[in-house]
Amino acid sequence: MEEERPALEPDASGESSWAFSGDGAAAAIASLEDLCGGGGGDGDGEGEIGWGLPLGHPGVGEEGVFPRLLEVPESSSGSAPAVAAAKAAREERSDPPAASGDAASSVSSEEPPPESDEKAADTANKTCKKGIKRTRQPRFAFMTKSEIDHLEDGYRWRKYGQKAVKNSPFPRSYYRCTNSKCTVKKRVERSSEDPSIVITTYEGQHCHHTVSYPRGGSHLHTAAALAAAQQLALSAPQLYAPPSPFTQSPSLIHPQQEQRPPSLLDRTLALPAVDEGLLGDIVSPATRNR
DNA sequence: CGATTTTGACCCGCGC
DNA sequence: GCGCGGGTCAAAATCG
Repeated sequence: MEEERPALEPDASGESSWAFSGDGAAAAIASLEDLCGGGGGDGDGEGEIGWGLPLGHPGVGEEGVFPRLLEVPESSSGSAPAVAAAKAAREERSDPPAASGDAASSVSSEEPPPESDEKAADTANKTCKKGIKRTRQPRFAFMTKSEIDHLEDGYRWRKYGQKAVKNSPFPRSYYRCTNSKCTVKKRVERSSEDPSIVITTYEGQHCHHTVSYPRGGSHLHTAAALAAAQQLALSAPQLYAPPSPFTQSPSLIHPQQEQRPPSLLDRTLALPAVDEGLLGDIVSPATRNR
């Protein structure tokens, strides 16, 4: 039963940021900073990434969980643009035009990042330089306390790569949705600070329904989460919330659905669109501030 | 037999 | 210009 329902309310300043109300917000952010060791990266603290995550420890109680959601410029600095470009080149080359074009275009077409025009233009330039139009799809990161790396989320994934990352002793795994028409990808990595934490970053939107719901009586939860996620994807494409990795703890963020706030039951945390990579690219709000 | 995973190599952009 | 790091590909291996 979802009982933890932190009040989620849009930032009064506008539509560019969302935050959970509550005293714990600060603590949550602090947790993030602590968790991430002050933001990894060799100095790419430029990334305009804002997110908070209240992980705390297992026994801290779920009420201590209240994700902070911030809209993130589609193209911030860092390696993301570069990677995106590279990715674009490859995908363009290997993916069936129908498939990639179908899903990708639908997303990119409605994803004109109003903010960060320069950077967007920069990125666009780089990609267009090769005659490839490619916009990065919204990303959403989850931090989950789990022993399992690859969490069930109702979709089928195929692993296509694994790479050791600089800031973490744990390798990062790359997964792609097995649906040929679906271009959604996800990266899974363990936190270097807390090995028990799995960071999953989803990229893109599923253009299909789940292959099968996870077993157990949690169907409704997951189904609801998926449905909500779909809604979210439609209403707020830039804040796409993927289905929860945990069957019994669908956690998604939907700023406009106050009656269905993120129910962070387990220890799954929804993070705002992480434009950069995973841990190494996490930048705490404090860092962003400077 | 088909699907998935593993793993090394390759490509690309960025920072120095 | 060079080196580094991230992301992806593709062939081989493994599994159901």
